[in-house]
Amino acid sequence: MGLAKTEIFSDQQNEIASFAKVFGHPARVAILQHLFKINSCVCGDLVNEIGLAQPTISQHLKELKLLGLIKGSVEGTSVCYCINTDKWLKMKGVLNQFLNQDISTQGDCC
Amino acid sequence: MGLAKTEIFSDQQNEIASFAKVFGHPARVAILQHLFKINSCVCGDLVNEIGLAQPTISQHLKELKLLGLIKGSVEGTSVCYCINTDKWLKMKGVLNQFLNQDISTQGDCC
DNA sequence: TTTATTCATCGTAATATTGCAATGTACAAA
DNA sequence: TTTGTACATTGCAATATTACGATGAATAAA
Repeated sequence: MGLAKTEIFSDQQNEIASFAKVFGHPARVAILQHLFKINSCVCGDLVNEIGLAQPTISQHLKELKLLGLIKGSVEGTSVCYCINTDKWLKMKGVLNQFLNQDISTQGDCC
Repeated sequence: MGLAKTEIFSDQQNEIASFAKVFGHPARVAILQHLFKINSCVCGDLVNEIGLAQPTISQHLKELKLLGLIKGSVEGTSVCYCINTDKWLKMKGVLNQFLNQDISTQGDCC
């Protein structure tokens, strides 16, 4: 199949999975880290920065954009990308809630 | 290809991606949430709980185990699973560092 | 207008993922 | 020993993902 049965899970579970999946690839992690590092738009040098072919980078950017984590704007011949702060914070909230589930009540039992 | 070029990324980037990938599927999110919810080992009822076929659940459990997020122990005919607290905390640290990158310095620029 | 640059899209190949039926394995109960 | 239960593994089909060459579209420079 290769097709996740999303309909049997809650919206929350699917949302967590979607956010996690998007940086479940090192190239997208690297892209996001670079955007934070330079702390502004990145216009053009992502292909050199990451080290994958241009169509590959373009595809990863598309996925990040589709989820809303980054925004792009055309700037002459190049395109500038930056973090979408609102969405990033939303994601942070969703994932932190998942990561911070209470594990203090007891120790491992097996 | 379908094969990520992990060798061109840092260990840290690959680690973030690995952790994220493992709960980039709603079934694994549901499994982990259930383990937290009952706050002890789960022995057997995961198939009923999640709603996927037994081999499918078994496969997802295997991936969670491979990364070390859960531990399993044989208990008679059934097998009990629980969260591996140490690994979970480690993952939390790694992912929080990624999620908490500084976004305060400036607003969106495109 | 021609040329160069930048990026997106298309097409394709290789591999991974998801899901399940069938089957195997290990243990417990009868 | 036989039967049943619980789970893992195997094998397979369908789909998704990753990567890149080739090409297209848009703009800037010459």
